[in-house]
Amino acid sequence: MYTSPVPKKKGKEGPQTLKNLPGDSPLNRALSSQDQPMSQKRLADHLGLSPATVSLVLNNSPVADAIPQETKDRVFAAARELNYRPNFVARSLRTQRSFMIGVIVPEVSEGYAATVMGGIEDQLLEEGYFYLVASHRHKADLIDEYPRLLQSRSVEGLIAVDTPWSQHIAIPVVAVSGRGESSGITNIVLDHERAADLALSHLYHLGHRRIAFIKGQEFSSDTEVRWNAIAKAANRLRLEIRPELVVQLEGDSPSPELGYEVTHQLLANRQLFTALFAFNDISAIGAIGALRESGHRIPEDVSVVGFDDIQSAAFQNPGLTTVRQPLRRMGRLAAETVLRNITSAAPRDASRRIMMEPEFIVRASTCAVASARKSAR
Amino acid sequence: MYTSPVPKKKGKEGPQTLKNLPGDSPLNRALSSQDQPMSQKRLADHLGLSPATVSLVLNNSPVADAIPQETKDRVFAAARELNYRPNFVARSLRTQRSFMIGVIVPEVSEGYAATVMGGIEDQLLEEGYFYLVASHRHKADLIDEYPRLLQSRSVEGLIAVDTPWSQHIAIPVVAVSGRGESSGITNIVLDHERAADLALSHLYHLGHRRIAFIKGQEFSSDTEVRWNAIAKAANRLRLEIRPELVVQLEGDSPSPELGYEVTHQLLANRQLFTALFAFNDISAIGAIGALRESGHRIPEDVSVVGFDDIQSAAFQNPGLTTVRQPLRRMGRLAAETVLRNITSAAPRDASRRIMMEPEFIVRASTCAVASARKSAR
DNA sequence: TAATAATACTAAACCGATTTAGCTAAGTTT
DNA sequence: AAACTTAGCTAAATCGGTTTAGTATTATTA
Repeated sequence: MYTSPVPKKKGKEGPQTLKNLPGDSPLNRALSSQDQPMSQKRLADHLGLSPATVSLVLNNSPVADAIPQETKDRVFAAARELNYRPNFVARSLRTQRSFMIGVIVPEVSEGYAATVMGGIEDQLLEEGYFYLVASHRHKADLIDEYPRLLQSRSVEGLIAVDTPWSQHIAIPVVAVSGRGESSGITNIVLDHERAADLALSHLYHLGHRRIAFIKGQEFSSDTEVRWNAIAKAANRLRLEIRPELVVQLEGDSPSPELGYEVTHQLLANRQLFTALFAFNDISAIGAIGALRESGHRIPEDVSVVGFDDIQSAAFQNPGLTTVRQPLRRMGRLAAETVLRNITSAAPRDASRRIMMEPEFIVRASTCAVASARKSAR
Repeated sequence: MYTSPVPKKKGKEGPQTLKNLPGDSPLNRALSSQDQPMSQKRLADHLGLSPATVSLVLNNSPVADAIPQETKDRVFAAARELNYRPNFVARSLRTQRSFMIGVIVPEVSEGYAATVMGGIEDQLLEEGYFYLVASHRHKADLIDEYPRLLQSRSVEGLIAVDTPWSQHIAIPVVAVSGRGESSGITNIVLDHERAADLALSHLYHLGHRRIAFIKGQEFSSDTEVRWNAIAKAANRLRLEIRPELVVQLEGDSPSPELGYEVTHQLLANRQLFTALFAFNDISAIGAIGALRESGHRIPEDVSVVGFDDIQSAAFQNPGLTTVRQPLRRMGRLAAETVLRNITSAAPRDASRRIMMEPEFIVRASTCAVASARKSAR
């Protein structure tokens, strides 16, 4: 209950404040009318002050410097006791700040987006921001519509994860693994060359020379950049990429089935290979299934490398060696960047590109090539 | 009666109409001041009408019945051409509707929560709502704080996923797999008895009689209810649960390691069993690893059943037979329920419990018991 | 003693919408 | 011709805060 530590030494009458009828104190009235949540005005009335004063005190405004500590304490105490929580909407309207950003992803329930969102959230909540999420499920009209819809919800910035982007928007935008170049947006991407280098060096040093590849689907934006990176890395290592050892995923299913099928194609070629570098973990898992079916042991006969390090990768039997994208860090950085763009009044910098270092996770799906092992004996 | 002011489907054309305008039309002047986004007031000025009229027309208010169609058309046309988007914050303040709900999860990046969120989002976006997400990472202070924090962000309802709940909150709350009974909140839970029944019947009909079990951790809220359901189902089937075939997970790691370890304990007992029902898919995956290491083939020597149907379950070799929680449907239903509670002025119904039917997914980690197969021959 | 400064606040505008009550002009009825 | 309708709008209050410009009182300084 409210025990006033403040002695009334004002000669002022303070009209409401003094009607201390038992059972009908202002506090009681204030508390009993629980139908309406406490507002600043009611709090001010209860204190015998103006809303302005209450606002200035509670916001620690420099204008409130002149207000004696005693009064400030009264305000804080009353706010706490009456459980006053400022109405965020009203405050947003006045200050033109919503402390919200919008996050656009293909699909929340996919591991990739969910992991990035984890990083985004880490950073945002630390900074007192919340975020709205919208999943476009690759539908062009939603990809087009959501940025505007979120903006009309007064988000102060946008983060687009793995989403094509074309339009120009008046608020800061940061893309994570963004597709296509757009003006004025910061793009956070994996260093694919480094990724390819890590994977191929690993295989090369294990003695693998005949390496098969599963390329990504034609429509996937990562396909080209990753493939170019692989070509470059292979060149650096003087590894030959044999066209007959390259297959390409087809179809838009998030299941290992796709990798399973193309690996069967690969095996039908009857070309020898000792290692396989898949486009992603999911296709690598499918490939392992197909290889096993054809009597190959993993990794003794064929080493397999995936990409992404999805949760399942660690849970495979054998554990999948793979390239990990630092998704959580990418999300965090995206949030950090968008917040910086929001708070700095500086003119939005031109489109930037931030490269992230991949990490190479060695598990049990790769080992030295048989001949190498032999020669080592 | 309140008709949603949310622009569900406002026919919108791009501002392509601009191209054929002379250089200094009022329209151009209005547009050129792009520094400030168009407001209702500026739109009204441009039309020579009052903001009131514009508002009434755009919201299709019955009060606007008296306004001639010609004027309405003018208003709509101008709104489109000037690309007017009502300020959502201002509208929210006035109407006391935010069209947002809050979602509290242990961790966004976990598959469980992410899948539920997918369902929630499906439903919410259909109804013109957005949602704010907060992950508490099992920290008690955050679990306590986020509901209030979200409420002060003016969400109209809350959905708590897999989160303990104690407090009473003035807005509708729906829990998905909620822990603990709380007053006035609707809890959407899996029918564990049905789940246990599905799994055990499956094994029973494959001829398994000696079945091992991995129980959940002591602290996990699902452990008890699921174990009771298993006991009940076993009883119904006249299956004996042998204490020496029961082990319990320990530790709070989301990795298969836990299942791996307890399975080794189990094997150390040197007790025969032909099937294993794990607490969840992750421990099942670990169990498979341990069983394989000890020379057991899956499923020929030991059939393994998991729980949850996480993505990895399908990607295992062999694919994991498991009980699927209809997480997406549960999320959708949670959203549906919370929206119903928001819009119906009816007094909040007392705490309810909605049971969801699990689905049993038969993959390749289970098969008929060896003796059964023999006798069938 | 008058002018100045400091203290302790408050009035009122403002953010951008919604919504009620009402006003004016034209047309209809009595 | 007066009274009443109706059509077509608008003024102004309101939502709940923030913030600027000021006011009243007392204390200090010139």
